[in-house]
Amino acid sequence: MAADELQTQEQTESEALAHTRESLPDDEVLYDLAELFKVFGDTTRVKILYALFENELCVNDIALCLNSTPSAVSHQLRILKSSKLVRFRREGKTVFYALDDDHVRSMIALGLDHIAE
Amino acid sequence: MAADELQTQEQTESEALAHTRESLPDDEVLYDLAELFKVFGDTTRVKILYALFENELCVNDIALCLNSTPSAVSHQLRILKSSKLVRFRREGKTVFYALDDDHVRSMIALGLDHIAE
DNA sequence: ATATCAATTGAACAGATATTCAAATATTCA
DNA sequence: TGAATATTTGAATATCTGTTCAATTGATAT
Repeated sequence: MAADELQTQEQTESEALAHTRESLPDDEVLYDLAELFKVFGDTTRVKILYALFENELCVNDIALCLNSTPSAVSHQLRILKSSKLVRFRREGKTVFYALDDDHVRSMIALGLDHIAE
Repeated sequence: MAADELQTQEQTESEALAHTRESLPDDEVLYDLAELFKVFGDTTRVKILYALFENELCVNDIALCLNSTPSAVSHQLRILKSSKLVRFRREGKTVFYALDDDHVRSMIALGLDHIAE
């Protein structure tokens, strides 16, 4: 390969790269995005979200649904709360959790769509 | 609380629970779903996917985009390939990667939507 | 053939994370 | 106040996972 050809190819690559680099969101945004997906990326948490698809449920009932323990579920609910994926209301001794957002349903639907292919 | 009231409430809870349990997909599906989200749940992989939003890129250029190394990127590309999120074609010594699926774009768009609130 | 460049692979290490168990909080009721 | 029930919290542990570094494979050109 001649020297000028090499130079041409290098410049072309740089331009494509420069363009892509410009269109990338800030590191912070992509970090937050990965953090969000990480929340969905756990079997227990996905099961919790799915259990809340139609009805609100209390912690104990969620645990029964998943064959898990109230403690394990509560730990995961804390994470789901801090990501604003679920909300809760207290009724006496019982705390009911529900999906906070329709994004959750869309997200799960899209995911199921992909794995169904 | 009277004994009959207690019984009534327990029965009501059981029915709601039974209904929710019935509508839950198989454990295997929810496991696969979590696995898929797990793939999106890493900063490096999200950056790779975003870098491929508009153009296909070779491994080295992806690494340059992310300020990472070809090795680290290649490791993550292997995971993205096995989840059918990217496809590749070889051209001489170079391997170009591209998004395999519009689900990826929708998924990332939805995620960005949620964190933007 | 062999030198060179691009990408992949494997092993090892470091950091993150989900569950468990025990203890603590919160709320109601007697 | 004290007992009972629901949930939360903290610490410990065991597992998983991403990066690094070195070695290897694949492809081209001299």
